[in-house]
Amino acid sequence: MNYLTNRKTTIRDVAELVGVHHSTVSRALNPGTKDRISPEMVRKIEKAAEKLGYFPNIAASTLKQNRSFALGVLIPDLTNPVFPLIIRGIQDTAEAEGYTVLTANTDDDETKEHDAFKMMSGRSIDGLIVATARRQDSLVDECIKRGLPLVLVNRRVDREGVSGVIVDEDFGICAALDHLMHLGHRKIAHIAGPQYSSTGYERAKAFRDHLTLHNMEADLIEYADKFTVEEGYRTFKQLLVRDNRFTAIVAGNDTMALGCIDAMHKQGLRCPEDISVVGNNDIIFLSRMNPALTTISIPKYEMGSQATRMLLDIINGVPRETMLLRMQPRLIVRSSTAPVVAR
Amino acid sequence: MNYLTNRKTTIRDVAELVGVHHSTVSRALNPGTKDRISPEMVRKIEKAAEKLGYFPNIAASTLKQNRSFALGVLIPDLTNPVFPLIIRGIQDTAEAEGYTVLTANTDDDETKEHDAFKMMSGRSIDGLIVATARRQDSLVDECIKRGLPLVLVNRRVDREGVSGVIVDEDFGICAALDHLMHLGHRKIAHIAGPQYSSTGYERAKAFRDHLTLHNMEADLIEYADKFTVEEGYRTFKQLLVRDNRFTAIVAGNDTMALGCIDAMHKQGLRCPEDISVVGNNDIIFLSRMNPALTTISIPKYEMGSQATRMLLDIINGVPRETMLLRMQPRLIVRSSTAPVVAR
DNA sequence: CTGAAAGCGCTTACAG
DNA sequence: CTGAAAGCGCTTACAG
Repeated sequence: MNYLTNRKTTIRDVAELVGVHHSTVSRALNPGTKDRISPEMVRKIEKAAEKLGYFPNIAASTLKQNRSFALGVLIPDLTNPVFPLIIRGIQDTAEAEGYTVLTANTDDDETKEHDAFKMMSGRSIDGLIVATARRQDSLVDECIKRGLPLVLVNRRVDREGVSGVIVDEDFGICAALDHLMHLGHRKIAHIAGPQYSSTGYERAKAFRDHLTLHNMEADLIEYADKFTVEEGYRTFKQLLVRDNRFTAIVAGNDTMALGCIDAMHKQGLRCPEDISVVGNNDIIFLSRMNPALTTISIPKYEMGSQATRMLLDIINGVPRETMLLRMQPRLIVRSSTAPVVAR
Repeated sequence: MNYLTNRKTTIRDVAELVGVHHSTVSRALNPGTKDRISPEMVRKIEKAAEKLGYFPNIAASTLKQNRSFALGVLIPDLTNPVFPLIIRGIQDTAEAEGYTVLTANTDDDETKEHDAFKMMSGRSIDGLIVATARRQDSLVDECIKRGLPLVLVNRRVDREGVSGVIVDEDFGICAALDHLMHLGHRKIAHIAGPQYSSTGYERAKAFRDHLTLHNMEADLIEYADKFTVEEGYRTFKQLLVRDNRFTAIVAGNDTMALGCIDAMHKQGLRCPEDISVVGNNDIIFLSRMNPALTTISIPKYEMGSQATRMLLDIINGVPRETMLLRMQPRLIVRSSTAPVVAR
C-alpha cells in the first residue's frame, strides 16, 4: 500500500523513496543480482521496501522472465485419501524453494486433463507433476514435445525416458501373496485396477507371475474400470459368479478392498473368516476399521517430496543419475487376513 | 508452438496470420469484447488461433488488468480429511467460472499463514477463502483493510460484517446432547477444541448452555490445543484424572474423538459399553471403524461450493442478501453411542 | 468495426 | 556499482 494513492507499491515507489533508478531496486531485491549492488545501497533499499510494504508483482516478473515459479500437479481426485499426503509432500517441498503449486483434479477424464493442462500452460508453469498418467498418455507425450519439465508420480508410462517416482509394485504384490500363502491360502483371486494405469497393470502382472511361479492357479482375476469402492463392490460380485472357492483376495487398492468387503458382507460372507483381503496404498484410518485392513503401504509424502525435488532439478538443469525412482512398499499385516480354514 | 521459432504463439502471431492488428485479435478472443468485432472476423481469428495452438498468456493479462482470475484458499492441513471435500467444492465451482485456485496449508501457524498470504498477494489473487480464521484474526483484518474480497469457510471471526459459510454449531451439539440424554446419560463430558477457533468455542458454549438448560452438570470440559488425534488422546487422559464417573463424551471433532477412543482402550475402557462418544464433521471411513463413530455431519463439499459462489459474487460486485450462510448439520447415529448402564 | 499507441511492473543487455 | 532503455504479451481508451 502506498500512503498517497491506493495503488499497490511498485519497484518505482521504492526507487523514488531511496532516490535511485528502479532497475537498481530490482537488482537489490533479487538474490541473483544483489551482489552487484553495494551493501549499503541494498540495505537502504530493503528498508524502504519494508517500510512501503512492497512485494513483487509475480505476473510482471513471469511475463518478463518467462518463468513463473509455479508448478502444476495433476491428480485424479483430491478426495481419494492417497493424494492429500502426496500433495502435501509436493507443496512443502515446492514452497520451501519459493514455488507455488497449482493442483487440478482430472477424475481420470481426458477432457478435464487437457483443460487443466491448458490452464496451467496459460499460467506458464515451470514444470508439471503428473499422478494421472496412463500407460499411453498423450499429455505426457505433449509435455515432452514441448520440452516442459515433467515428473510422474505413482503411475508411470510405457515409453522410456520419462522421469518419475513410483512404487516397486512387484515387491508389494509378492509380499502380499507370500503372506497369504504362509497362511495356507491356495486359491487366491485378484480384483485388478484399470489396466490403462501402470499400477493396475503391474499389480495384475505381478499377481499372475508370482502365482505361476508357485504353480498356482493365476487366472482368477476380475478387472475394474476405476479404483473406487463401487467398482470393488461390483467386481467382487462378478468374481463370485465365476468362482466361489477362493479363500483370499488381493485387491488393486484400498478403496476397492473396501468395496470387496462390503460386497462380502452383503453376501453373508465374513472377512477374514471366510475370505482374507489385502489392500494396497495404506490410506488413512484403515487400521481402525473392522476388520483392520491388511495392506501394502507406500511412502506417499516422501513420493511427493522426491518427485518435486526431481522436477526442480530438471527445471534448474541439475544433472541427475536416476530417472525413475522406485520406492519400496511395505506389507502391513492387520486383521483382514487370517489362516485358511476348511469349508 | 510456432512453426518457425520455438517461442509460444502470441496474439501477434495470430494477427499476422489473419492480416489484422493484434488488438483486433484480443477483442475477438475475449467474451466481453467479441461483439465489437464482425462475426466473420471473429470466426477467422478463432480458426487461426486454433491452427497455431494459441493460448493466452495469463501473466500478461493479469499484469494489464490487475485481475488474475486466481483465488486463494487457506486451510490448516490438507491431510485432515475435512478439507479435501471442502476444497473439491471450491475447485469445481471456481474452475467452472474460469478461475484457478491456489491452496496453502498453514498448520494453524500464523507465520506460515502470513507467508502464504504474501505469496498469494504477489500473485494478485482476486479473492481469498479462509478456513483458518481465529476469532481474532489479523489476516482477516488486513484483507478487509486492503479491500480484498474475502469469504470465511467453516470457522468465523468475532467481528461483524465478514462473509462466510459456516455451520450451525449449536444445532449440532444440541442434537448430540439430546441423543445422549435419550440414551440415559446424565454425566456428559466435552473434549473441547481450541478456543481461538469459533468452532471450538461455539461447540463448547453450546455444550455448556444446553446442559445448564437441562439442569445438568456442565463443567466437565477439557480444552485441547489442536484438533488432532494426539490432543484428543492427551485431553481424555487429563479428563479421567479429574473425574471418572462420566458415561459419555462429546468430542470437539472426529479426530479428537478417535484420540479419546484410543485413550479409552489403553485404560481398559470400552466404547460404547463404558463410555459413549460423539464426534463432529463426519470425516471419511469413520462409518467403517470399530465402533462406527456417531457424529455430527456437515455438508463439506457444499460449503466449499457456496463459499466460492459467494466470493465470486463479491468479486463481481453482485449484491447478496446473506453475509453469513449458516449450514445445517445432521446427527448420524452409529455404534459408538449406546444406552447408559449402571456401573 | 478496426487500428495505433500507451502502459501494466518487472528484468536485463548495454553503457559508463 | 548504477542508470537509461527496451521489451515481455496482453488490454483498452482514443480515433476514425
